[in-house]
Amino acid sequence: MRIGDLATRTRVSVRALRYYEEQGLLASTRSGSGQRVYGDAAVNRVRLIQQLYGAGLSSKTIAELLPCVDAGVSTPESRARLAAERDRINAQIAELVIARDRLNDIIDVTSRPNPQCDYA
Amino acid sequence: MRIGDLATRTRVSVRALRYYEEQGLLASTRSGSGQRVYGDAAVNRVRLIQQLYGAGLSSKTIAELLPCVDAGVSTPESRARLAAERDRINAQIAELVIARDRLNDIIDVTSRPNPQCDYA
DNA sequence: CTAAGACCTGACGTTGACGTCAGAGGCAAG
DNA sequence: CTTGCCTCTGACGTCAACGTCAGGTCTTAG
Repeated sequence: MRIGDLATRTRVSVRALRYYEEQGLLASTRSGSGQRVYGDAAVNRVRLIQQLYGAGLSSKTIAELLPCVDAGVSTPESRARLAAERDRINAQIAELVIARDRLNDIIDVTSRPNPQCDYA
Repeated sequence: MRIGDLATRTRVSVRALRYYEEQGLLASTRSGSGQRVYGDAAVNRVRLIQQLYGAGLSSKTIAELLPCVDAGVSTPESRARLAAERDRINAQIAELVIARDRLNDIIDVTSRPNPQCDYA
């Protein structure tokens, strides 16, 4: 498939896909005239990239970790890196939970019809 | 207290504090010579701002919502806004959980000492 | 064959939350 | 009174993940 098709299927912009390639995250073969050609596996590849971006990983970090996924093996260093990112994500989840609860508190407090003003 | 003290107590940079004021998130009185002076409540204010930033809210959004917190009341619009942000945070938590599990899968798969290569 | 799209490679623009630097003034200690 | 640190106001720099535009090529439906 060509880049426009991949963009449609993944709902990722053409520019973003070219950017991913530029960052070494997404490979493509080229047609005779130089146009990018992708196999079906590219769809899942892009989804994975999006998930990792969504988790707050930088393109540089993703570029370092994707080879492990491709090869199916990890060095002790990359394993530590993966674990560190996972821990960071766990910490961020905890932070988000706190923020969400804080927001719910704010909603509750500011929604009370009759504040009564007992609490100054 | 002066800005440097507040920065130390909150572990937020002086520049960031001035930026918060610029964005209307953090008020300060001024000394005769024009230096910013903060009360103790500013510490918790900064913490709240940090939490909301951490949750992915923009300074503009925070600026719209803080008055509700201060006044202890919310209009229907701001309540909807708060609820929308909460939902967004919940969605992001879900996304992060997926990404974390994905990362754990990658760690597991790439850590297997003997892949056996059964699965091509 | 031709016109409309899709695609190509640069390359500059954008946005948010600050970092950093310049130049000048304030404040407490000795 | 001076030295050293803190603070002030601009104002430009940064960084990532793209958006967008220019100018040219490719492909394909009709």
